Amino acid sequence: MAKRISTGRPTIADVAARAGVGAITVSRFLRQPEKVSEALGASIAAAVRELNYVPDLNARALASRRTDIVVVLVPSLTQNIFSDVLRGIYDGVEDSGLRIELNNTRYSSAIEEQQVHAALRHGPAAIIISGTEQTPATRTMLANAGCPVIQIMDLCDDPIQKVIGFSHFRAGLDMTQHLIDSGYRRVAFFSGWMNARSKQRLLGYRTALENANLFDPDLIGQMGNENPHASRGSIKDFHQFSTAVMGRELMLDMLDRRPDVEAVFCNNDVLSIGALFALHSRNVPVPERIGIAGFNDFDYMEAAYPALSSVRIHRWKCGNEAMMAVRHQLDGGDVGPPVVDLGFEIMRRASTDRHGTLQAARQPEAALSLS
Amino acid sequence: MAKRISTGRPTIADVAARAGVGAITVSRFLRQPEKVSEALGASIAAAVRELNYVPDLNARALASRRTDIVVVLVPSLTQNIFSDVLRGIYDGVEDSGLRIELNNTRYSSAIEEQQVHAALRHGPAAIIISGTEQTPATRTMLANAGCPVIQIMDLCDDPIQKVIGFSHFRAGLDMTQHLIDSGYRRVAFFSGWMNARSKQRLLGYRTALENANLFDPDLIGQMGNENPHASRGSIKDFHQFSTAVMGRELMLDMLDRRPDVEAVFCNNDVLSIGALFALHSRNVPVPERIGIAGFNDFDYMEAAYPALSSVRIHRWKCGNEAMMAVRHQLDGGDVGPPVVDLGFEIMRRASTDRHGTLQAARQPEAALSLS
DNA sequence: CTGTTAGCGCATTCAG
DNA sequence: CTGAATGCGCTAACAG
Repeated sequence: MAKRISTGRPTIADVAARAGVGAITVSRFLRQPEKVSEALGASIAAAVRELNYVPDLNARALASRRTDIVVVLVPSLTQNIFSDVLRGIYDGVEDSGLRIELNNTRYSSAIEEQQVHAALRHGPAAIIISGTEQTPATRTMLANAGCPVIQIMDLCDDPIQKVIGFSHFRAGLDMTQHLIDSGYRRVAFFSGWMNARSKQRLLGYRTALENANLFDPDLIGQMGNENPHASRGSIKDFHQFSTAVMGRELMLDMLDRRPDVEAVFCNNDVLSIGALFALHSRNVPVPERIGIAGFNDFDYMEAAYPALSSVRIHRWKCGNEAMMAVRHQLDGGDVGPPVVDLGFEIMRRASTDRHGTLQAARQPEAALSLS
Repeated sequence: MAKRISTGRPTIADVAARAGVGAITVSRFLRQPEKVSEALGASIAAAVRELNYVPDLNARALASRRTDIVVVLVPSLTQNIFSDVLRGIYDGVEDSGLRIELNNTRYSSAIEEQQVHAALRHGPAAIIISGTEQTPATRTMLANAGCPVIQIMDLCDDPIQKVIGFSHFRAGLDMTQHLIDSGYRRVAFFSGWMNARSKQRLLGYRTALENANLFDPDLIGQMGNENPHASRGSIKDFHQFSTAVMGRELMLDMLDRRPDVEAVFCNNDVLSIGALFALHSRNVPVPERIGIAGFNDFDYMEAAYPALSSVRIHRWKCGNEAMMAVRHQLDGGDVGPPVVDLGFEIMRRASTDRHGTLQAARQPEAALSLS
């Protein structure tokens, strides 16, 4: 006869026996205390405490066909990119009893599809997925997941359930327009490898310049054709250029090739830092001779000299709102608006202030706080 | 009579029936194919394919009392800090069937304890935890977890099972010694809020200077007393100083207060970037007048102008080795050496090259690759 | 509001 | 190498 080794830990039956009630009442009390009378609730609570009872999550998952795991899929774990989004998610998950299973899709739809498939095997409580470019198969799986699904960090017209993000096209367009408005004519665009959202920003850049009759494809500088996130291993182990070095090299290259360049819109902040250092090394005045703008608005942009303009996007808020939407739905709330546009802000700083419109380099607000 | 709604998905019994074998044989074949004869294996594989069978992870977890979840605990999700470690872990987990539950301890032992307790409820496959400063209760839980437990990013004499990392004390000591060796006498130390490992680095700094009879407590600059990771919400929402701004302000302050300062060892790279920009804004020559060094060696350090010296630590490798150790043990391997010292490297660059010993600012290796 | 009954789908145990 | 029986610990479903 097959007798098994039990955990040793008390089970719900032990608690029920001790409290003199049925097991299901204990189960109910633990999940929805309001559905149990106060008297029984009290004795159950006492029994739980005395036995130091902790429910087994796997048994619960098997019986209920649901876990308390929120599956999160992000395209990259590289420095900076999604860490603020994750902070927003984690700040939102606390005291909810939910756990987070984090997946790295490496900007690959195929890997993403496989991870969604795998994740569905344990009945996740919810899914938060970056971008809106899922494969049809992934979309189908997500649509049938039977749990809240939130897409983040982009916008689209037909979200699976709900999308929370902003328009990369508009962001690229608005920053480029800011550069034009600041008096720069020959505006370059620097990028490393481009993902779907980067391409939207490039399109915005191009559109703004075309509208002003200033577009010049020769001013687009790019390094890296392959998805660097696909390769495993320390970046330094792969003899790749780092992003900052790319920014420097792209800038030095552009200075040699197109000395008439007037401004550079970098697809991310790190590129812009590299570009700034390149200009320092050549003693090129910023912003008078060349203006620089980045994308993301990490905190060091403001501390740079001169302070660097950038597009501030609401990374933390995006992650946090996604988590809040998940919790709202898990608590029985409705999905709410299917498309939530968080917008963005063009942060105008000294690096694009060609005509000295702004205050002196060291602004008081920067010295006091980052409000 | 209580009939329940089944998943609809095929179960192991369906596969067994179709293949004409017992359910347990299917189960065995799926986990340890070598224990099943080729003939049966083939027909099981066929049945699995035909039915599109996917094992239910929750049922497996309940029956086996183990999941395939590796619990990872890191103190921070802030930009840069632990993202490379996470990349190492994720690069190591692929094709293993393991999933990762990521927890953010916010540099709080209390939160960490609670998270370990919660994580243990589902029988994790393994646990990777940052640091060696767990509470006694946490240590006890981990010691009894019944799964591999790896501590990372620090060293100690009595790991719970195994620790993989490096000595923060030695790293602080060696970089400070490099500054002394480079001819700097009045060496300052800049930091934001300090965690346990930062304090070890400070101790190394102090020890090196004391050994050279150069220690001056007045040269220690610090901003921020409270753990910034404890506060939820976007940093900018909290009107805190950003790290880069801190570096700038600490530097400007030090220039005013101690104009005789000769070098600054920053507790992290972002501080050093802020400090560098502050010196640029005051036209202070680096490295001739003041030398700067950081800690971590992120890629932008090399792209800075002048290139910034730093302590390169093996973040990716640390995460990756931890994951590899987990897999090795899960495959039946032994724990191996309880203490694995990954070391670190002092990256000497232009920012601390007081006497022009190194090459010109733009080094060929930097322009070609990051080897 | 509470209890009884009957599984959830798999892996353990022991015997062949 | 294979299989039958027996839970793992909890909760859905229905009835009281």
